[in-house]
Amino acid sequence: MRGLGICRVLVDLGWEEPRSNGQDTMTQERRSFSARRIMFRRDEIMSQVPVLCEGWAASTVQLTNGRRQILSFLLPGDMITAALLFDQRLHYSIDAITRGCYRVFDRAQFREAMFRSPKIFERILSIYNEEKIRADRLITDLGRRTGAERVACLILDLWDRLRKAGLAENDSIDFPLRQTHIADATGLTPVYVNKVLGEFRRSGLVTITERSLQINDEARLRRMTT
Amino acid sequence: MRGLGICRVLVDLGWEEPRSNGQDTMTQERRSFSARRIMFRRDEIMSQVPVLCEGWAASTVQLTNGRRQILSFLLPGDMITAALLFDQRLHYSIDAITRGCYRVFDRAQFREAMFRSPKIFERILSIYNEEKIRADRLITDLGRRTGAERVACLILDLWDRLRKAGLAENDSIDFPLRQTHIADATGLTPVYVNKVLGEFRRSGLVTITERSLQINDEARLRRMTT
DNA sequence: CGTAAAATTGAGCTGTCTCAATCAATGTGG
DNA sequence: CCACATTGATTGAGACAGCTCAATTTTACG
Repeated sequence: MRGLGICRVLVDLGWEEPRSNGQDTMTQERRSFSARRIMFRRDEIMSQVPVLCEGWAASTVQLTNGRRQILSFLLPGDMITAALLFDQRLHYSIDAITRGCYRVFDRAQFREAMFRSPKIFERILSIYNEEKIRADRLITDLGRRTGAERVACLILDLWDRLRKAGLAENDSIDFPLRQTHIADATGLTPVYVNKVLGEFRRSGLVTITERSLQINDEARLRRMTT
Repeated sequence: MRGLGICRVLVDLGWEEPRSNGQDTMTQERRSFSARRIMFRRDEIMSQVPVLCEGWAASTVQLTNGRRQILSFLLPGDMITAALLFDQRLHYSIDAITRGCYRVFDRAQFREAMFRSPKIFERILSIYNEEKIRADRLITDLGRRTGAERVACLILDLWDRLRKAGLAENDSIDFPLRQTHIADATGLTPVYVNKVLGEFRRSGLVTITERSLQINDEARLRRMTT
């Protein structure tokens, strides 16, 4: 249970106890969402900043011809985006992947905390920096890597993030993504993703069951991403 | 000459007069760089924040197998990246495209200004937001657009940025990019970029001469990017 | 148990790449 | 001011990674 149901960001800010023991002043009500629902729409004006407590989501962009790109996956504990602290307009949609719940916090509240404490200021900005670094990495993945490499990068990225958040079992992680999600995140086709994953599985790299992913040969997988 | 030689960011901050009339207290010496030089290396620890005054540069990532990706182009007046205000480590290299010059400013000086004035704070963060928005757009370009579309997006993006910075002639812009740069920015091959540009030229979309680009049919070009 | 969503597989097809050669432009040293 | 060297642009032929279309099987779930 460790790590589930609490929002890492808020713990970092000291707004929530690691072992959440009930009501504290900052606790907002949880809003729940169901799988495959659009949570927020592109260009929506957000007066508050949502933070995921449980479940997975994705920031997505829809092109006119139906093509879809996933910009990033949002894991339990993630703020939708730190950009909302500085810009009210959401520049992409947020789509739920699983069901889950989130809380919302006042931008003003967040910002006040930032100005009050340099440590919180640094923390928030480093969260935003991480978003940017991950975006830059995705750019080079999409621009200069083959399909198989991209899928490997994605798996390892999720692996590392979940691990760091304490959301990984020993050698496997919760993995609710459909192959369509992987396709939209890697700029590939569901059919092709299926072939890549089939290769991975057949060569003993990973084991994917309905809702979990196990990495059998991390070294080899990582070698694909260098 | 308008707009050349002064750094937009600094004007925005009130650190430099729009019509630069000599020495003021904030003016640092200009450092010049020559074309095709690596200006800063990935993972370099930057104690200061460089701002481009003249010339073009690019933030680039090199993969081990020689593949290269350009994350963004830096135009006259651009800060290398606002991320340097919050994180000393540069996460990619900066390569000069043309020759030009830049100035450096103390991170501390910048940050102090941010804390002193909420307006400057907003301004800096909105610069960072723009970087992030452009990165997100590039992700969807690379993930979900054809080669021709990507090139069109790139041209229009540069066009719009130069225009906004007051660095465009009536209908043409200074365009020092080699086809290799376009290839590395769009995730394509120089050979293929050449073919795409050939198409564009032959169909009367754009006219490219040695160092300038002219858009002949903006509407059609923009239609490719929707 | 039936139905809808997701995964899998196969057969072509095409956008983009690789390789390679040629040509144009620019800069450099003598 | 010329000859050469270097960098970039152009073009063609063939190859292949990844796509489309379409059919089939598996899984989830009310």
